[in-house]
Amino acid sequence: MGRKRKNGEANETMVLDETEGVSSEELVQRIIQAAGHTSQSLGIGRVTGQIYAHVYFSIEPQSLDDLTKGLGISKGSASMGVRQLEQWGGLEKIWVKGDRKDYYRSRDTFGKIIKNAIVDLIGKRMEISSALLGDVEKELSASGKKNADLTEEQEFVRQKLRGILDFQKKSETIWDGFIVKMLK
Amino acid sequence: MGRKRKNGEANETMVLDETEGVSSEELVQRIIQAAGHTSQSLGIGRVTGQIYAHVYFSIEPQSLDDLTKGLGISKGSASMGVRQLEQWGGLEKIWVKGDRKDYYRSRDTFGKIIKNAIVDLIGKRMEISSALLGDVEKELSASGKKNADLTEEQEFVRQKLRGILDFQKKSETIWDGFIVKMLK
DNA sequence: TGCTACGTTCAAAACGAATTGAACGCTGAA
DNA sequence: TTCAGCGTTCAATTCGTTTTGAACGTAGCA
Repeated sequence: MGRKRKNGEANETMVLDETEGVSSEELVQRIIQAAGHTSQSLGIGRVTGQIYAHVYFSIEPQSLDDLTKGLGISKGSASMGVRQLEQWGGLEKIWVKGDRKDYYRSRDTFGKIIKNAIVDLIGKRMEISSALLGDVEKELSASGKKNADLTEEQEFVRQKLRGILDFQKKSETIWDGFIVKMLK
Repeated sequence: MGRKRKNGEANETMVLDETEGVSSEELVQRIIQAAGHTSQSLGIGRVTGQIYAHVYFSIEPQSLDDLTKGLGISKGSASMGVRQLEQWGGLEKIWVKGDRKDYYRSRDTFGKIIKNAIVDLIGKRMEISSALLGDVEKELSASGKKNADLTEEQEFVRQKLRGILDFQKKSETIWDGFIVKMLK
């Protein structure tokens, strides 16, 4: 790797030298990029994954400053990302006495972290949809009692709704199972 | 949320009159909104869910024109949404002889539809991340053979990487199980 | 007390994804 | 053949989300 060595900068090209091995520093840089890509495509945001990967592959606990320098992100982004990851149990804060900075180290209970993130993000979103359908279900049963005989259209809607509601119940069961397995 | 207001469709507030029933038309409109919300929060896009819901609750097969009018979306959006839903098996095209329009009716195999959508969207995204990690794994084992003794840092990275790769394998298994269940 | 180094906040900017709609090609009818 | 009506495309635009960075509050220290 007769490449530039200095600060972990200039990792844009990602060109691999097939004949030679890759330094672990380069490897880590690539994984950080990959983590950013992954977290972004999961709707969590790019920096979140990058921050976690950076800390995960750092022997020493990392400060906000280390993150802004190491990842080239702003102090604001670092602050927010770190807090989110802390809430999900991905990072834990380390107090170093005599040092006013906050330091973070990673926790490697991936399952729990992801479960927390999923519940936090997807779960909240699903709840809203669920609630909306729940309202509809109430309307449905209420109108069912009032009108013994429905128009053809009403009956059609009724039947279609039933189909959705049934599927929703089934989905929730599967989803819960998924979460449980992830947690283990 | 702030959406384009068409002709006095005053269904924005979603306030329910507790004492009276709700017309099935209103109910359907609300479900269409909910479907849009759901599909959007799943990263599929708002119109996709709206289109499917609209067709699902229509007795007659629906044309692109019906969709643009009924949902207040552009012809382009309708065309693209319909095609995507067709690919996922959510809609099927109906030929009406003597009519040059394409008509669509919904299929109600929710599980299959969602499975196709998930595989198409999430799967593709995961593949990229997987591939990146796969590359890394290769590098890892390659460098492992060359250097019998590693620096402390290299060994650290190595160990951390192993943790991720293990988790990845486990995740894939769970994920596959999830897909299978959804399909049933 | 004033000073410095830190983390947090949030309005604004940058960014990217969704949506539009005019232009286009195609097809069937006349 | 031309024409009208249809679906498709994609550059431009709109819209929502993410990121920035200056301003701010706070805590430790002399």
